Amino acid sequence: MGTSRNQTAVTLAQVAEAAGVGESTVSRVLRNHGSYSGKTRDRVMTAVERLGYVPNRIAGTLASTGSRLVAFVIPSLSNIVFADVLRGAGATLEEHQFQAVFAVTDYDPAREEALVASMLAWRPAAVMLAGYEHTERTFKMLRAANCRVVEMLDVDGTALDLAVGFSNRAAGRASAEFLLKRGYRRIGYVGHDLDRDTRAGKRYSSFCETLSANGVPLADREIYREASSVERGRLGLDLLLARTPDLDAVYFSNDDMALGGYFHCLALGIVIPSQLAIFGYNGLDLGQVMPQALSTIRTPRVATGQLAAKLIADNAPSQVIDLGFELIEGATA
Amino acid sequence: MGTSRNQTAVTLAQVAEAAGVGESTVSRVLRNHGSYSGKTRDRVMTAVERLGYVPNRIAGTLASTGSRLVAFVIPSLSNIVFADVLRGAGATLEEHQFQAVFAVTDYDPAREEALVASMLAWRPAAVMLAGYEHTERTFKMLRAANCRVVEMLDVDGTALDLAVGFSNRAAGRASAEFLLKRGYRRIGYVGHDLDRDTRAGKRYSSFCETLSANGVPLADREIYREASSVERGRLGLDLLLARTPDLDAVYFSNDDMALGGYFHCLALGIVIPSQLAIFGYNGLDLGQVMPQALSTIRTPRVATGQLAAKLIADNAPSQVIDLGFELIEGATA
DNA sequence: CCATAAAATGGTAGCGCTGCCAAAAAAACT
DNA sequence: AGTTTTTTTGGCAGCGCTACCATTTTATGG
Repeated sequence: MGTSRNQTAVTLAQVAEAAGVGESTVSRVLRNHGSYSGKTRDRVMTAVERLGYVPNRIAGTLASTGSRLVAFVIPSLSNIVFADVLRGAGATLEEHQFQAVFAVTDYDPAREEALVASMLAWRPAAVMLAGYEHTERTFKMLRAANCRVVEMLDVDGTALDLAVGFSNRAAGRASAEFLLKRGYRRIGYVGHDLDRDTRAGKRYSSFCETLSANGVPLADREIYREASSVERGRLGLDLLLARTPDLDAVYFSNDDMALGGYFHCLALGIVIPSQLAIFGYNGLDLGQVMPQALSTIRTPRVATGQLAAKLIADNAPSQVIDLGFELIEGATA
Repeated sequence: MGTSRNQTAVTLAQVAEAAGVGESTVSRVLRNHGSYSGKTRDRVMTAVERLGYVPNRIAGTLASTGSRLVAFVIPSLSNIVFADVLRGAGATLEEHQFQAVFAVTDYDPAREEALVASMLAWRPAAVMLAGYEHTERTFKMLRAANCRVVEMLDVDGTALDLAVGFSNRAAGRASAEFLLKRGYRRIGYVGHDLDRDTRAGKRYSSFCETLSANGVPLADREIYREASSVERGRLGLDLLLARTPDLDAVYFSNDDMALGGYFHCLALGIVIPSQLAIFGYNGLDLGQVMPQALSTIRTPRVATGQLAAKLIADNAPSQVIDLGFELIEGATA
């Protein structure tokens, strides 16, 4: 044992005693709730300072009705998307004295289910999830729980309570329409695990449908059953081109994958976009710093987090908010 | 209000009543602690299932002595470094039934202080921080608190309790020695806010000292007072080269910045490494997928998180663990 | 079959705080 | 000075659970 553990922490009762006032008075002063005189406040604060009192929020939450915890159950932390959402939510939650708790599902619905159960044990004020796809038991728990639910980053489906995001289907369609408009006709796809990342799956199917509807079916595709990464993007494009060399454009499941594809082209001297066009998804800053700005779709990730937090703070009524997205006509497609 | 809120949740007492056993029996069964018969367990579990009981961990934590919360107070979520650390810690903590809570400081010591105070109110089992540099009051609170403290990602200094990481000074030195060994003599630096990111500051000063000690002082530098980013790296190199065109190598504060520099060279046709060498820090996967693998230092970020969590789970005695790092002799320097 | 050990169970006092209510003190009117 | 109103204050019952102890039940042994 390194430092001084196992000492019993200072309690509110001790502060009350030291200040010569009642417990409820200390509680009122500390929460600035109810009325108390100036001299009482001073005495309490002096005692707090002197004893180094730190209120015990565990006890506070148990005693009062509502908790100030917000539970995030997100697919991944490596994916900058969720980091952005958390960042957006962070500031707003803090302002309203909420505390964020989180857990990572690795895109696994079963793990999500287990983690939601575990989170609900903390009686959070809200549970924030990614997307609409959850297990039956997850839905059941969430409905039974006495808390708000925000499903983020998607609006294609039926929300449980609140939802903030944008349409992945519309994004897939917009991407396809853009490539068609630019005249590409031999279009391929390089993606990652679609079963687990259902939002990427929605983009993909909508992308394909749009192509087909325009008489230009998807020429080929290369899909990894793993998480997305720059490396996977590069390998994926390599395999795809080996099989179907005459492609004139490739749609990637996201910007990371697209960057990998871009690197592959650079390494092999494939000229972009004349020999091969590249299109991504997310609109990361990184893509816009490339020698040729990446053509992609910019999604309001930080705004999603901010709004989600705001809705919880304001105890807004159930609703679905579509924040939209922006297509960036970069230089790679 | 969308869903069914404000219903009172099922309590342990209700489960006990429904199962026809005492409260303590239910508690024992649920925690698999103490002894109980098979038929009792079945009756309890049936009641739990039927009522949809979810244990209230707030109450549980208050009643028992030690909490199972681990508080992470980290500088940033956008920086993949911390995401990696959290990812590493996540699995281990979960195994041991710990729950992670986190807050982001944006590299601001004052915010760190406020957040540590706020975190301590949850009476966590441990507080995980980045580095050794904290405000006086932060140190004081941490010492007074009845919890473990892990300072991560640095070992150059005096630890409060536990520390897991690697030496940023040694990394700076190794980078300088590598560039010198390769024969570079006109070496520049492109970095970000060194006052706030003290670990980057340590690398920088150690890098400079090593150069000087070898009679090759730093030729020039370009330092932004903001967070690191690919874009800043690109702009930084642009400015640096405009001022000092004869540089033959540039040391970047991290891989993101270096990637920006790489993009800048690609865009301007600067040949790497013959015209200009580039060296980064972190060893992100991304850097190794570039057409030319980035020369950099790979840091054990995930391992840092894992070990930090393990030490907490095992209630290990105070100690400092240096996980070391690996210099990647890529193709850019 | 009784003594003794072991296993299973229930009762209940808190954990530290908040919310409610009643009481006391101060202020504002007659 | 005597009321009435308003502001401050303290007491105390929980919040839902766990830890401890006492008690009952079951198993073991001679």
